[in-house]
Amino acid sequence: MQLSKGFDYAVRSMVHLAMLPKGYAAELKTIAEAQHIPVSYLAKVMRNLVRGGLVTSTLGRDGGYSLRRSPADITLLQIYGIIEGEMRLMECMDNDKNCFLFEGCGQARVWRRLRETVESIFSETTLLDLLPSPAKSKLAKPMKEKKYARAGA
Amino acid sequence: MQLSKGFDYAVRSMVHLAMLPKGYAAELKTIAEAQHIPVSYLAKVMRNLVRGGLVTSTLGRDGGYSLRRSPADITLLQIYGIIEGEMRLMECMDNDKNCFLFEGCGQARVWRRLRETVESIFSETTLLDLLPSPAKSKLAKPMKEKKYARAGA
DNA sequence: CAAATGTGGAGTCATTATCTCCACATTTGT
DNA sequence: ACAAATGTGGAGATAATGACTCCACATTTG
Repeated sequence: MQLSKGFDYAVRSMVHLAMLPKGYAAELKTIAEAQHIPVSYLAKVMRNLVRGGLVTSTLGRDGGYSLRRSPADITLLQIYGIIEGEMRLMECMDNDKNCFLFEGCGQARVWRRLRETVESIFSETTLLDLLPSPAKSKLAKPMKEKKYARAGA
Repeated sequence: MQLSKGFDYAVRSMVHLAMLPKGYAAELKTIAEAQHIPVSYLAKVMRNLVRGGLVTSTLGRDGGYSLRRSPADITLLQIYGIIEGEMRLMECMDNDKNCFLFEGCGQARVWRRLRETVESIFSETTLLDLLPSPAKSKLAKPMKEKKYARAGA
């Protein structure tokens, strides 16, 4: 019962991006340093987020990552789905894999309820909810990052 | 985000014990076979449950395991605690391990809420809630197991 | 064309979950 | 007393997967 680092990294990076001023992008290296994430591993995570449609990447000089949608429109569940796939709390709960008890299993109910509850929390939580409280955070001010070459012009 | 087999095995074994008639015990081998659990691994799991105080073991001929308390008084959270220890959804949430963000972390709130929610479900769910629905289950009838040598006499 | 970025994916390393084994302690029936 | 049947303890092997690295390559911009 533990969330993976990959998911943690993804969430923190998305929050990082959410704090950029409109039209700015953050480089891989910058995110990795700011968030204390191994850069080569983060590269892989970011690729997935790009593929998953949550993040845009820009190549070449002054490239980097930025959110594709507004922070209020990105939920933890979406991030989770991209990084981990379908949530499966118990091996036996796979759709294609039936446990030997079939109908008589009294536990399935509970695992299902648990999954639904977790998914519900994840789907209710957006990046906006995850921004650090401005008063306390060192990261409260929008970060200075490179602006899009195009977007800014 | 996945529950371990050890926990699954523990729960299933406890449910197995919960279905025994009063005063009966189930042997390691019997539980392992009925629940499709590797016997040598289950041995370790059961030891923990005994140590944890949820299960009694009887040695020697006609020995075995039985619940120490009524099924209605045993919760998933107790089992979880014995098998897994404190619930920790995120590495950074360890009490002694502070993340570099300290106060400014907007995520901690959510992970905390998530943990509390899960723990709440676990603490509300007792073995009684996990018994298979009698109509559907092959295991509905109390299982035939060896009776205590003492209790029966 | 060169420099700066991200991309792809194979492959390594580390950690942990899962499982095995065996000598031993305890109890009971004979 | 002793043999058989049980659980106990802990070391340790194995398997699975999570975490991470590397490098050649594609794309963009000055």
